[in-house]
Amino acid sequence: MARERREIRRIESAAARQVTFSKRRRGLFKKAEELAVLCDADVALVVFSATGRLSQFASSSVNDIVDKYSTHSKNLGKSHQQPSIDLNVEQSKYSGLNEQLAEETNGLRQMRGEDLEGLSVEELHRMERKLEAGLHRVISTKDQLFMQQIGELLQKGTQLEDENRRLKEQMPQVLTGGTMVVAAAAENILTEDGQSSESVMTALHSGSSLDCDDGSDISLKLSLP
Amino acid sequence: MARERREIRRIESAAARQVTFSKRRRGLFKKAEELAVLCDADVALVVFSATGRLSQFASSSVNDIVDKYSTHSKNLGKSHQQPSIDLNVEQSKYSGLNEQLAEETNGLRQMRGEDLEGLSVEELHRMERKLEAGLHRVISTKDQLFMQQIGELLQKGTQLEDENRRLKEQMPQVLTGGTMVVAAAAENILTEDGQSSESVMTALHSGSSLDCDDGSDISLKLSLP
DNA sequence: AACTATTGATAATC
DNA sequence: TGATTATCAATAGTT
Repeated sequence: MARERREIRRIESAAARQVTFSKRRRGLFKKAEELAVLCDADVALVVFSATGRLSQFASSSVNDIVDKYSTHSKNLGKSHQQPSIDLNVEQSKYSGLNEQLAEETNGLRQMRGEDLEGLSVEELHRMERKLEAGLHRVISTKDQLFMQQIGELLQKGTQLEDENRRLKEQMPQVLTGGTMVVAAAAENILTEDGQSSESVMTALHSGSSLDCDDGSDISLKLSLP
Repeated sequence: MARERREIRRIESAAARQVTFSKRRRGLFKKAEELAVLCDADVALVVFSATGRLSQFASSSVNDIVDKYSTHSKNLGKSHQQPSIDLNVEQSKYSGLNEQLAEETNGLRQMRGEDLEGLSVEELHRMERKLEAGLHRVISTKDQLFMQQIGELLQKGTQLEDENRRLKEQMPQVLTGGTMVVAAAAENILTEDGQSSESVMTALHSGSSLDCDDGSDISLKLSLP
């Protein structure tokens, strides 16, 4: 959009790439915020530069988002308008993955929209197993989307919390007040200078694996605080 | 940017808001992809509409991103140019949190850039605990960024997995071969039509809370594969 | 970084 | 919802 049209392909010159990156990133963040304000939407935007630097924008606090959708979730129990385990994901047309993913997830479609109320724990476990199998097919696709993966991790965490609580209830003698704690801290340190290039993803994944991409035998469960 | 300039404030008319949302979202995703391609950057964009619908874009697969930054992480041990636990976060100027966060994290600065090589596991644990304390200060700020929170959830999930395994080891009589499996699958089903309005966040949070927003007494630990 | 000629995005309208 | 078009905004190239 300027003196001359620029082809949308990787800019070879590192200097020019950096300049364009700065300009366009600014514009992208501005538009992200405008969309959030104008349309009352929640927008989250994360950009890793080629050098590993991270920029991010979120239109509202995480707490607000969590509260909003937690409330929304509660209402689902009463009205059956939405299946409990359905997920409405609209792919950007730019991802170019619609066809591929539609094919991958074809076998999972039949499970959508089923009424899960009244199912026994065993039945749910069985269904979970089936869904997990489908999940692994989906997430093994090379071009799985970033945020989609993040969402899955969040779910796994929720399920693990639940299982842990159940396990604790089943053996109160072993774990009376056991606290488990995490090294979650370092990644949230913010720097203004931006000289270091350690990335969020690096920190988040160092030392452990959630087996997000293949047939891991991780098990999960759901528990409430 | 058209017939008339529009003020950047919430559009009152729901119809007009929806129209603008569609148009601007398209443009935002396009620009996100252009930035990714032109500048070789990883871009992740998530938009929740006011009605709870989700749109998302990611320039590369999660696996690619994880691989990229895992590799990057390994290199840190050899060259000391970047501190292992530093995180370079550049706030969008729209977040307006730079000052606040700079203040919040001031006490954490001293930990940056320290050479972590040769530290014992116990020392690392202690350091993690300190960093965790700092983390909780930072994440308690109202406008904590979305992706940052997602990262924390990922860590928590890892730790919960650890706890889960430990619990199972401690009570083999209760859970002999019990596989617990996760219901994490459903969320990765993609729909092309976009008619259902169940949102990702709803599904992700239904039935539990991960205590993302405050001084929860969740504890963490570090384990290496 | 600042400056413009352009292109590209989009608000109003149909 | 999609198409059109008059404008405004973003930005490519230049300084």
